[in-house]
Amino acid sequence: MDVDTRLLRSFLAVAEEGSLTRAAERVFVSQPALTKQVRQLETLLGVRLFDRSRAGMALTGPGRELARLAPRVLTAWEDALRATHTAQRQAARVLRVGFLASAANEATQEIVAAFARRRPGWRTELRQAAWSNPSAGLATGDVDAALLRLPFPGQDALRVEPLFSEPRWIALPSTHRLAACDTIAFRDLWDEPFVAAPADTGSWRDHWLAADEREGHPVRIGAVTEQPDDWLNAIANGYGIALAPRSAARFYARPGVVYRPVTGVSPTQVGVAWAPADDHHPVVQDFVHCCLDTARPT
Amino acid sequence: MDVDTRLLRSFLAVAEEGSLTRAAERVFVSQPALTKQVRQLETLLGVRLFDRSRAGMALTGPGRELARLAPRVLTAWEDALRATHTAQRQAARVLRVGFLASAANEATQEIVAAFARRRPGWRTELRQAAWSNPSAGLATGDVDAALLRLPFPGQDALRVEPLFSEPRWIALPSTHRLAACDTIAFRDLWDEPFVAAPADTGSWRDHWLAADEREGHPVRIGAVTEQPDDWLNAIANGYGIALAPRSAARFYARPGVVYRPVTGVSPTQVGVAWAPADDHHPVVQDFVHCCLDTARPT
DNA sequence: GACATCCATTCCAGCAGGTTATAGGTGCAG
DNA sequence: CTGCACCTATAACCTGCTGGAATGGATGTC
Repeated sequence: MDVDTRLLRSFLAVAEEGSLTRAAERVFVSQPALTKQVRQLETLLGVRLFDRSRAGMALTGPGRELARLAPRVLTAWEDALRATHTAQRQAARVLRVGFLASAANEATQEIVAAFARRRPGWRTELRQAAWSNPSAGLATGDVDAALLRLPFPGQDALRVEPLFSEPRWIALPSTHRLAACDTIAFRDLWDEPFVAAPADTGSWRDHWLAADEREGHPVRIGAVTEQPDDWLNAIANGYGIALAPRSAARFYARPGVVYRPVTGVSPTQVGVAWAPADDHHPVVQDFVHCCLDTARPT
Repeated sequence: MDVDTRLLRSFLAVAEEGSLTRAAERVFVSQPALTKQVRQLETLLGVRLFDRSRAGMALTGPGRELARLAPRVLTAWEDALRATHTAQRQAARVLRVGFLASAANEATQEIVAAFARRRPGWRTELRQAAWSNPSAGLATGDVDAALLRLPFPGQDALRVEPLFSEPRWIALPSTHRLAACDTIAFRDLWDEPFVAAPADTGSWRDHWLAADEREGHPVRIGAVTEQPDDWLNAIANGYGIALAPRSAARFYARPGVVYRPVTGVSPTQVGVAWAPADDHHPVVQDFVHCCLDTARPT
């Protein structure tokens, strides 16, 4: 008895939403298509999975059982998928490196070049991650190594080597009252609204709000963004200001946004991270050494 | 990224057979269809899974990785399927009872009737299993309880209550030189070819060959059968003789086959079995009690 | 040189799956 | 009561995937 995982995903969406109409939006198909998919799954199993009513779709007992176990099928498939892709990269001599916007900046090129010298025949595949994914895909095995800003959530489960540190500056809309200053004291910004990363990034978000360096003063959030582009827009449009590494002034220059040095906040660190499973993976370790050599030349 | 489990099954078949042509026979599709399925999986993943050659299909590195993990996806799905069906039966008040051909015989009807009295509203679904499946589906969760001949392989992982015992007789082709005898000594049959159960049924097969009661005398196998019908045919056609419970003489009477009492072999036991997980399942336990009450009336 | 044995390709028929539009209940507000 | 909002189910239609049979092409064998 065979299923398409799509049927399971649709089923779970309906089960969670309790409504075909809403689930249809979530999985990006029309409502009649979902009706058919659910019915198809039901005929395949020979089991009624939902009680239909005008109010929506409610799981039956057997439906609950399936809703409990179907996610395992999906994760088993995702695992298989990931492992296959990892093996593929290995065979194709591709090292996947995740990075957050503005992580290593100019150092990145040097690191990649150094790695190319050390491992001729290997290619690096750089993959930029959204801020909602502060381990840049390392936690899920989507990349082999990552260049990150420290600290980040989930750091304890990974290996991390700090590479260098960089002062934090502040990004302001050019119309801001303080935009004219050469240098700004952080305490003068405590009451300003900030553009923040999504809440689920935890300590990483707090770091960029300098939550620990406000002497208990509360943070005002003016906007939440997931990507550099949105972030720049939010600042330019005056929704708030944001701390940023100094290098952002070069890499994320943009009309309407100015960067100024800030006193009273600690610098930020860039690190390279990898999965413990790769502690003895020669290629990954070579990459890590390239990072260290580039950042702290001996 | 969604897959149909059929693709995974096909992929595994090709991986195991090392040949599209052979795998195609095994999964009952044409060879071109398999060619397409494999290619489809490869394009879906963006990974070459096989090295093609005139000799056949050899897994690549990533292919091996997928072959390692794909079975987990399939078993996860089978688990989900089973759990859903189990819940379905529960909701529909159906108790599935597996039995081997000739297990409880006339007692079966009484047991079912007693259960119907004890649990009005519940239905029993009797499911006859092939001899290649001596736990009658209990080991795989396909049934809730089973009426079996003891001992059977895998018995230790299940709960078993013996119900009654019955002398073993011998089934002979009516043309057999001993068919005329009223009673036969088992030692006179040591050199006869026997019709046996498949080899993978282990101790169950041995029990019906009375392997332990031949004083070391080797067993001759005349035929291997999986089902009562084949078994009767094999005996009637003279491929061999076979031990059988006495009640088989009534339930499996057939021209060309005669049953005779045998001296020198121990009786056979019938038992009811259930999964340890159902030790406190009220309905399963009710069924077990019905079995015990019917077999050993107090 | 004929043959066997692989996998790949082509062509065709059938159906599964999607979409839009619409029907058919039911609760709620005016 | 009526119109509306919100469900799910159905109808009609179209596209493209999928599988089967036949065939091709490469290669090793007798």
